[in-house]
Amino acid sequence: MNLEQAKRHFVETWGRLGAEWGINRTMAQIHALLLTSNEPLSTDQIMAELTISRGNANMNLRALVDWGLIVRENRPGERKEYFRAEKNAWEMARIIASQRRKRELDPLIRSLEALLELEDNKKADKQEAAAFTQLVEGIVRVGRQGMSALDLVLKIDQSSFFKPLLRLVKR
Amino acid sequence: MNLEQAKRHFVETWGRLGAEWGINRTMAQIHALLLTSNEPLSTDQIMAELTISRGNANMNLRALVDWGLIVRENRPGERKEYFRAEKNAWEMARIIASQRRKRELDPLIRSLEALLELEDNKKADKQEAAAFTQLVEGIVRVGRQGMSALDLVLKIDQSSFFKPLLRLVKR
DNA sequence: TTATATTTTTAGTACTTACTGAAAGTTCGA
DNA sequence: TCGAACTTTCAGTAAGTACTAAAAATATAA
Repeated sequence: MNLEQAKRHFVETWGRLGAEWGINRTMAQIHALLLTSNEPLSTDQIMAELTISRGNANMNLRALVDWGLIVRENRPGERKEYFRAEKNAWEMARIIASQRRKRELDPLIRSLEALLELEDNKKADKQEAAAFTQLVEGIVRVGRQGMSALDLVLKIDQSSFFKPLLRLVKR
Repeated sequence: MNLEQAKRHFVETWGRLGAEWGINRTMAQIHALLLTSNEPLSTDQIMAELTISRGNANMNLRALVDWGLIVRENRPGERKEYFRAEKNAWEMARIIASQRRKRELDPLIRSLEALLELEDNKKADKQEAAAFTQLVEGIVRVGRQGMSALDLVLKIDQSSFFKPLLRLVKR
């Protein structure tokens, strides 16, 4: 496999991954394309490379900027906007994790917590209500700890203090 | 909010979450319904509760059994099959995490690793190829460590040895 | 066995989401 | 301040996914 093929393959793989995890395919592909490119690319170059429309490119580029995964870049004397991707894998992971958490996990947990405030007045319900509360509490707890763990992992690579911990986990 | 409302709300929330993370809505809703139910439910009860068709119910119930999130149950003298959900939140998380990892993360990483075997013969490509390799290696490394970390987290609640670690991360 | 209760499969349809093409809007140099 | 270069928005459409209804298959009690 040569470099060009490998890059194409990467774009495809990354796109598929995105789709599987609820990020749209094109957004992931644009991201992959920018990841594999040495220089920043313009909207037109991206459109050509992935054969997508201007509108589509624009939408997804904006979303990526929004997420903080890519940045706009301007060249002196040119109006066209170029885009460049953050290429450090850990930084990427951190961004993606924290964005998804902010957008999806936090609201979920808040929503579940609201459920815990049910009035279990009726005596008949008592036992059933207890079971339900226990279920929801369990899920909230797992959610919280999962998030904490995520934070930990994302710190490990940076921090030499946490690094030794990794040994404990390596299979 | 009374218990019934809370349960309905839970089913809806869980469904939404599923959709956001690439699991189909109905499957998540059926799961939620079984989670909130004290007794096992039959296909017909599930159909009625969620107003979905038999085919849909059947398909998604099978998928849930396949994942190991629910189990079939038979009552003596009855042909109807009943379903019961695993209700321990940690166990659920463990199952979901390991299934998704097996189905999606593992193949991804294998696919990316294949990319690392590119023939960087052309001298012109040398530097570019190195950059690309570095990118992919980084991603693979993050993927691996992420998975290890997941394993760790899922052990924490069970193991009193790991428990103190969590304090280090709490916001 | 056979009749019947139940589950499974599937072809077609409905729903949802993503994408296009074109029009409208914006920015900036001349 | 005008017009070219470029970006953004959006209504309509296409593609993808999930769902239904009904037929086929299977299992069990009699």
